[in-house]
Amino acid sequence: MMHEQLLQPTQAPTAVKIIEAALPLFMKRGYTAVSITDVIKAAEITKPTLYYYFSDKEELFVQVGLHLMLMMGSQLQEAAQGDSTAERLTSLARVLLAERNADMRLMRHEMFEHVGPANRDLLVRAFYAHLFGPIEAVMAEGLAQGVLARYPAGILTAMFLGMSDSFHEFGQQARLAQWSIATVGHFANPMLGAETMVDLFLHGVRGG
Amino acid sequence: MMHEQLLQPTQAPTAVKIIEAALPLFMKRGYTAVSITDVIKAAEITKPTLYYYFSDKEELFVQVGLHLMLMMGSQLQEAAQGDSTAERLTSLARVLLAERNADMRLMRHEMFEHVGPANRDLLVRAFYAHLFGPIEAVMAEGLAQGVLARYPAGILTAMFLGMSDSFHEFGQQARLAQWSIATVGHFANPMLGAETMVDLFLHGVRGG
DNA sequence: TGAAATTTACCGAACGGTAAGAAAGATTGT
DNA sequence: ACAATCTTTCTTACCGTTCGGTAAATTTCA
Repeated sequence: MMHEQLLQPTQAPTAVKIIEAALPLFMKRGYTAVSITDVIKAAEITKPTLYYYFSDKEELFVQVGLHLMLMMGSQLQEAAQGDSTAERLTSLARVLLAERNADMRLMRHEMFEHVGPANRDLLVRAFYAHLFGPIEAVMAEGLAQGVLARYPAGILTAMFLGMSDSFHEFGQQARLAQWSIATVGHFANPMLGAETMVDLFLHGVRGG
Repeated sequence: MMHEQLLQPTQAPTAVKIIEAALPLFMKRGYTAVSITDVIKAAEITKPTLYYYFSDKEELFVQVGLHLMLMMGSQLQEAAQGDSTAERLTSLARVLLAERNADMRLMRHEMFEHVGPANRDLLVRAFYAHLFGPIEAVMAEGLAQGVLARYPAGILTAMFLGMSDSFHEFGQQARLAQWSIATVGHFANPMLGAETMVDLFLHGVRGG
């Protein structure tokens, strides 16, 4: 599509290689902890080659962020095609909880902390366009159909994203079972999957 | 109390000054982005003074982390004294959403990313002892009373912590209102307060 | 032969960390 | 009471390393 072509101009293969090598590094360790040297080693290039394609570290990070959001955005768009609202939410949750998409929270923090105003604005727009937007659209339709209720779509979306962050974080910590007083043996990964998350999101946890 | 004395040995005033100066820096910017020079400037001391009290940057960070957890832990213990489970949860949420306690998520990440195994273990123990534990105890009692249901206390606690992280993150972003398609004008800070969080936690968001 | 892509070799600045000793207050001998 | 001593606390000046970034030359390919 012409419009997407404009948003994501054709990138040189080497530039893509660099971005894809830098992505997991930035996602795992954050902006400052990843050095340019780390990136060029991972991408198997030399430093001036990196600076041939990116003006400085910040621009590299911005491009990595945009790349990530476009990737996740297309996955979310696809996941939003389900039949019922519940199905769509479960598919969305599966995308958000996928290994490759984890740690978005850290990326969001680094974007606000280490990126200048102009580029930050670019990233914020991309975040709402590709990540927040599709989810919010599902929420809005759920509200219109009466399947969801009580809060505006934006709040529901923020909630949903936050839940996926925590599900991922605690789901990966086997340590938790070790220290949790009441859940030893029950706290396995499967219980923190997409279905549980949507169930919790829809029905809450009150008894009676 | 004698026991607490053991857990938190008397610290030299200068050491406390350094820790309290470093705390907001680490919480806002993370481990790597904060330099020793930043800390000594904030604490108004010189570098060798810092290294007189802390063997290296990692030990400083660990002490800062323990300090934070003890602070939040005592606040959480107090908040857990409410009459009903709902009241207790609201008080806990208020503590977690308080300005001073925000960004725990980033601290948790940095603990796992930049701290060696031994110290990491220390921090993980402190996390479960002072933060996770008190909340989980409230959840366990809620389950016993039938006010909560359907999931073990550990999962409920992870959920609750994750919700507070996202409420804080999105609550602080006025930008969100700007880009949210359906909630312009509705997405003010008050709506992302402790009461809303507990309501959402207990009752979910399904319609009908 | 000329533009695009990539390299070797290097730069100043900032990083975490330290050696050596000056202040400062408490402790001691007389 | 008073100076000498000792221990705790804190400073000036510096170290080797790594950081982000670049000048200039070379390879690659059309």
